[in-house]
Amino acid sequence: MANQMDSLFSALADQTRRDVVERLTRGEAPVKELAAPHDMALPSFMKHIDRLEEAGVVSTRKVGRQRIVALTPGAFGPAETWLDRQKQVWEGRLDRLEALARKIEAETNTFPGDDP
Amino acid sequence: MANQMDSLFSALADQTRRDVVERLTRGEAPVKELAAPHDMALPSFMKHIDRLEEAGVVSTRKVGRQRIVALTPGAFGPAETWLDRQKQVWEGRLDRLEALARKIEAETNTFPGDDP
DNA sequence: GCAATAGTTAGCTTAATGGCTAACCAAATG
DNA sequence: CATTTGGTTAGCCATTAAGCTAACTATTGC
Repeated sequence: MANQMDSLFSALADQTRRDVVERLTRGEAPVKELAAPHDMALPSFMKHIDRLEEAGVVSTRKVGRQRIVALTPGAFGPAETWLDRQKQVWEGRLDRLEALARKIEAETNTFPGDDP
Repeated sequence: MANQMDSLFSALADQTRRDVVERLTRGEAPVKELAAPHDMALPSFMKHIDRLEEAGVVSTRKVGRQRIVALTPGAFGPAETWLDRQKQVWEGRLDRLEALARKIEAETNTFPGDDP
């Protein structure tokens, strides 16, 4: 994956991984527990954890024979920022269009060339 | 791609496609113009447009021999909503933890069993 | 009407994804 | 100490993604 944002968005582009994230917002948990609701072999499931970790969404530490997985605070920041910026530019453009529309409206309600 | 959110997030998990989105926030454009900054064969580029369209991020219409591409208003809604909800639950949990911490703090500042 | 332009269709290649099994290792438990 | 438990490693498979070229179609402009 080229850049950070690619791996962040693509980490979230999978139901299994989003489920894991949702579970983790309610507190960290070992892999086995996270895997339980997903009908999937452990090695397959671990790949999802790996992808979340590589994307920085999650961090893990080993405690005894368990691997504890926890959400990384602020991990979604870049994604949210990007989405917000798009909305901002988009809405800025709509505002300008609206202003223009109002101006044209005003002008058509008078004779053309009323205010030279 | 299974569900809607999968294809939405994965549509954004690519620099080329995010570039297209950013360009489109400043107004619709024909495919050729969108493709110009990207060193890529047209058919390859068109696949990106197709993916954006399938994800509902973009809509297209044919005008003469051109295909005009425009951003779909509110297309990011589901993604933003999901991200917001995670933050909300996450922060709610932090709040409860903080409250708990304060309570413990208060209790350790008195004799245990002071208020039975 | 002929040439250039803007896509489109078809078919190919390479690499990444998402899943599996089998076999292994290390910590915990009876 | 033997067994179970929780991961881990290795290797395989099918599908999808992301790129390409070549050849075709439909509009537009001279």
